[in-house]
Amino acid sequence: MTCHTAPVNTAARRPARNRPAPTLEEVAARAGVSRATASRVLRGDQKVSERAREVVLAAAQEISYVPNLAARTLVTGRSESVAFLVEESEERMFADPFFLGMLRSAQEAVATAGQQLVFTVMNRPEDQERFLAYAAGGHVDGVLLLSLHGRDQLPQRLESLGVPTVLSGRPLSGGRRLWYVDADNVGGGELATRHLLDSGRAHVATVTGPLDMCAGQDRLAGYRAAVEAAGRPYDEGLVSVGDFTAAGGHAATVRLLDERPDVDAIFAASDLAAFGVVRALRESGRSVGDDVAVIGFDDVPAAADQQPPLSTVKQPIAALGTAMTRLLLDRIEGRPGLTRRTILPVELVLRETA
Amino acid sequence: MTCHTAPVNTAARRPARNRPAPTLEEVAARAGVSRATASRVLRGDQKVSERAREVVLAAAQEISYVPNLAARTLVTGRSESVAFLVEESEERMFADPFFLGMLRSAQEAVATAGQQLVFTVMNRPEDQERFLAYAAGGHVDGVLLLSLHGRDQLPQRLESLGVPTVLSGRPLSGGRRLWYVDADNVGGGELATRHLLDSGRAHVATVTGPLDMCAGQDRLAGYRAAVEAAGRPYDEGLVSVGDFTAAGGHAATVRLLDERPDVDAIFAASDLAAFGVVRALRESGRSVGDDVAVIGFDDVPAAADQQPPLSTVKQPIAALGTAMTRLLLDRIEGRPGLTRRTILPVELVLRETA
DNA sequence: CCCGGTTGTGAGAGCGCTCTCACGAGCGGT
DNA sequence: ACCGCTCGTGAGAGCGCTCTCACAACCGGG
Repeated sequence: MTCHTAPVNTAARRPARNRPAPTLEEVAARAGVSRATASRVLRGDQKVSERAREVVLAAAQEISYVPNLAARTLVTGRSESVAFLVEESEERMFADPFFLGMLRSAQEAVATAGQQLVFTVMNRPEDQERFLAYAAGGHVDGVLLLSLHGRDQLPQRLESLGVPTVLSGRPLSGGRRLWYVDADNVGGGELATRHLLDSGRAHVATVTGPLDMCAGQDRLAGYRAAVEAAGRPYDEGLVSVGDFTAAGGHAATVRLLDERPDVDAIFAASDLAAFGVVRALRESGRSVGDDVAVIGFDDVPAAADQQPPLSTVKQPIAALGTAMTRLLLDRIEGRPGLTRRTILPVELVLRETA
Repeated sequence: MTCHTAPVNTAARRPARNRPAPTLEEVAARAGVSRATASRVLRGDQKVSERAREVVLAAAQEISYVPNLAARTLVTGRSESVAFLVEESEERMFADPFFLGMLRSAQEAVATAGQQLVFTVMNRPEDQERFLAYAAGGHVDGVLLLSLHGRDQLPQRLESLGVPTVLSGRPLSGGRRLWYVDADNVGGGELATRHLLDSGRAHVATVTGPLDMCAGQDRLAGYRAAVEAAGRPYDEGLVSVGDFTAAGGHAATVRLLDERPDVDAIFAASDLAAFGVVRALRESGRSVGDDVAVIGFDDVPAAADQQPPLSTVKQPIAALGTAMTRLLLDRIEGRPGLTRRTILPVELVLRETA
């Protein structure tokens, strides 16, 4: 025990455990006004006299009054908090800087708006019902949903229960009715592939993301578009399916190299995948950048720290998180004139691998 | 637009926006029972006939009834959710694998208990009042508090408002009354330092953590204890103050090397700091492991991936997060026989830097 | 046939707050 | 003196749920 011992507790106002919390009623009584007036003061309502304001504030202070949020939520229908839901395993969520970046910017944006973030990661499908009950139960005013796979109907179900939902990434299904914020995945895929093509690479392959996600599909579509725009045939043998993870990128590359040892450039659909690609390339004795050029996608912080530094398509992660949060908050407030889809531009960051 | 277009929305039960959500009253009416009975069924209460159960469940299903959580919270006084609060900047929170690991295990433990996690990171002190109002307002049943600095009275204030709080790390003040879960920091510091001493190092220095945190103080205390146990004088010139970050560790090492170029071993109070130490050592032309041995603290995942792999004191991060969450949940439930402090053991992991 | 005991159910009283509405006080213009 | 204002205030009705309590229905044992 090296720490100094505690000074006397400064503010043991309500020492007794389980003493019932003071209510607005008590504040009002103490201040000699009605509950209504006390409420008005505490909420910062305009129509109160200066005298009432002072006396109520003093009374509230004296008894350490804190308004009961459940009661307030019950009547107003607003909880002043939103959910941040990632449909991945904890493992993946915490290993992926993209999710972490989104969580960070969402948390910042929500806090700036004076609200709270309820953070949930859902691995098992049976959790979905529980989450649905939670969200529709009014403990959050809306949902930020990340990593939607396949034809999952969760966003539709949330919306139909009256819970505003904003997705990160265009959904595979229901895109017309749902709200989402996304990066220009097709454009990014094109950008990266075109660069590889233009720098004289003969066999430009791609390690894709999961194809049950739009981001995976779109980046592949961008790759294809660039290949065809260059007047080359789209060769399925140069497409190896990964899953956005390093392990997936590694495995996909091993398979690819096995079939097509002549590959001299790889566009990986995520930085994490690119890390796996680089490792597999090295293990096969190829030099990264020289023998085989590599471009990733995302521009996670670790990309710049790699040896050699990874060239990549920079996704505006913070802007994406902020935009989705703002959009959700605006929807909750009922702001008019909002658009369902927001696409943010990406840019090519050339470092040493391409 | 490469994605397939949406199939018809499967379950557009409640299409109209802002249609008032169905209430228990409606379920009861539809089922031909009282609100009380409907409530019993929906909560899974024992005392209901099979017939009542069926009919209520069917009615609820038909109208997509979801219980209003605010109303439930108002009467039960339980929100079934806890807050996870980190008193750091977003920058630090998201750069530190320790916090991320704690968040992950807390989220897992909370989800396992069927509850929700409200995630907050507080940079500015003025946020404290807002958080206090939020927590004491009953939107969470308790608080998990990380990275308490100095004599911050937040935990005391939370407790005095009736909000059970569990800290990660022993608080500098108020330790007798507060609840916390911690790793054996003193023991870990001793372990690392003794190993350095025993392997024949002549000038064993330490790069500390912030000394306004118990973890920083305790690891330093462990260092000192080991030095003195070895019969050597405690030399303040070998102590350089850092702050648990890589930048801090780097700066502290530069200062240290400047004063004491003869140093041949460094115990860094965190892995992040150790990364900074290693970089500074390299920049000074020294070889890590040979010229200067280094041991970190935490065993974050990146430690094993370093070149060379970092020796470190392994802190059971997941166990720490789980333990703190369980403790909080048990306190909320009012389980008897709980102890205020839990200290988890650490272990020395020798890799290549020492 | 009556009685204490169980069992399922419903009536009704809140939980602590917000919000609508009506009202009295104070004002200046006719 | 009257009217029509605005302005601050209080009474009271809920928000949707849980929980206590009383009660009716039914049980088997004396």
